[in-house]
Parts: sequence; structure tokens; C-alpha cells
Amino acid sequence: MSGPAAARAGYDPPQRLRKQPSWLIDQLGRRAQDLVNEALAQEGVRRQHFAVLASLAEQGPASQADLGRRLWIDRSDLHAILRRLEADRRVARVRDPRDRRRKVVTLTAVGAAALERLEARVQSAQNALLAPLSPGERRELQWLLETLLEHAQG
Amino acid sequence: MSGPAAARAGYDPPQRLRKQPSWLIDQLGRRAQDLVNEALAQEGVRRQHFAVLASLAEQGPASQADLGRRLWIDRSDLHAILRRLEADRRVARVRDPRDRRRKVVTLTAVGAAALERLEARVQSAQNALLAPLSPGERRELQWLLETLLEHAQG
DNA sequence: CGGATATCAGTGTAACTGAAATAA
DNA sequence: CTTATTTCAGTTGCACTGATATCC
Repeated sequence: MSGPAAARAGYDPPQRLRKQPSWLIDQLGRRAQDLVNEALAQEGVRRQHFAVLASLAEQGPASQADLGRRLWIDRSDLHAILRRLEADRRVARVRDPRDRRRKVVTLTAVGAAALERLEARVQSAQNALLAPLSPGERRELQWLLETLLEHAQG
Repeated sequence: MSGPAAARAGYDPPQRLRKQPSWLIDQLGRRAQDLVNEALAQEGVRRQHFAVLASLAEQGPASQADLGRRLWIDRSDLHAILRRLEADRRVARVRDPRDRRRKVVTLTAVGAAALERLEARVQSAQNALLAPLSPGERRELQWLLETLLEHAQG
């Protein structure tokens, strides 16, 4: 314990940091990812695995390269992620007969079932994170973040 | 280029991710840190170095262990950070005569001057990040983030 | 040939762990 | 003897680079 972000004795960052939006976002991001990772760990996956399963379910099968572009995951990291998901029978990789360079990745029934369980867990994590906010404040936050992100990545 | 977060062809994460507050915060955090790191790199430092300088300026000298507790930086990482700052004469480390285990870290004049330049650069980065928001929206965001963070690590 | 794909080996960084030497 | 501090060596997760074999 006391690992990621438990309240720690003497923790008291200067106002110069506490007032910076970038610092607040970064700190909160760590907490949020801890929560999500904790939720996903109960199914033995990390958030990249979740992202892959979600993309396949929502956007359909894809080659590894296309999947990487959709999710912005490096080809090299994606390789390890898919090897793991395939070992657990959550995705299947088959060579595309029309373009034998490609391996088409598809979601299996096992993967779809896992995704459903994961989504429920991730949803609880979101609720835990947003607990102090009213429904209206949550919508406001969502809008602000989406606006900033859209601007930040062009 | 195209390194951290340039608009990339085919980038299109699923709605399941796009709608998650934790995902939005995490993505935005990456962008924010890229901006800040870019600003700090012009003085040859990273954000941990900035945090140390800011803490010393605002909260006064401290032993390495206390500094680590204030900023929540691991003792081991802090060692490397301070070695670097000391080499650049931005901090001084002297053994505490009252407790010869400790090394008291103080900000030098060089360090204070560097901090002033860094703060200006970091401030520009914040403005770039928040560009699409009105003053009222910025205050709202600030409040929402502070509320969430306080709750998350309370 | 050029260009794309999947794979493998390796780099850089951040966050952390374990253990040593020194001193309270 | 126990605890705290500084230091060093090593680990893990993550994002990324370079190179290779294969195929269009």
C-alpha cells in the first residue's frame, strides 16, 4: 500500500504547482488511471487491452496497423498487447487472404464477454472519480475537457 | 516530429473511450505535459526540476527526504534531480550540522533567476493549453479539477 | 523497385524497490 | 537495536526507434 496515491505524510506541494491547470490535470490523470487500472486488473488486463477490445467491438475488425492508427498505439506495443489478448482467446488474428501481409484482428465471443465485464468495472471507476460532482457539473467538465482536447490535438 | 501528439492519419478512438472522463483527462494530461516540457526544455530542465525549484522558493530549504515528501517525488529520483540541479549551481546541498544524516537543500541566486524565467515559460504553456476557454470557463475548470483532486487523494 | 506489414531487439524516461553506509 | 537519511543498483510499465523478412 501507500503505493500510487494514498495520502502521504508531509505531502504539500507549493501553490505555484497547485494552481497550474497542467499540474492539476496531470495529478488527476494519475489518480484516474490508478482507479481504472485497478478496475481492469481484476480481469488481468491493462487499459491498452481494454482500448483494443472496445475498438474492435465498436469499429469492427482491423489489421494490426489500422488498429494502431485508430488508437494511436505504437505498432511494437500493439504486437505485445495482441499476443496477450490472443493467448487469452479474447481476439483472433488471421492472415488476410487478399493481402497476405496483414493479420486481421477480430473480437471473439470470449473477448466480447470480457469487454462487457470490463465496461461495468470501468464505469464504476468513473463514478468514483466524479463522485463529488453534480450531474450538471459532470456535463460541464465533460464539455470543458472535450473542448480543450480537441484544441490541443488540432 | 509526429512524435507526441501531432494529428495522425486514421486516428479515431471509439466513443467508449472518447466519452470517459478518465480517458479525456489522461489524454489532455499528456498534451499538457508535452507543452510544459517543451517550455522547460529551453532551460534544459524537466518538470521535476521545476517543482523542486518552486518548492524551495516558496516553502524554503529542506532536507532531501522532506523535499521528497512535499512534492511526492521518490527519494531515488530526487537524488538524480538534485545532482543535476547542483551541477548547474541552481541549488546547494550542505550537510546539516545538527543532524549529520541530512543534506539541506537551498535555492541559489542562479536557481532563483532560472525559476523566474521558467515560470514565465510555464505560464505561456498554460495559456496555450487554455486558449479555447473564456476567463469564466477557466475558473470553472480550475474549480472542478481542484474539487476532484481533493476528493481523489483526500 | 518503392511502400506497407508484422515482428523483434533495443532505447529513454518515469516511478518505484531493495539494499547498503552512515548517523540519530 | 531500531529508525531515518542519503545513495546506488536494479525493475517495471510505457512510448518509441531501428532493423528485418515478407508481401503488395
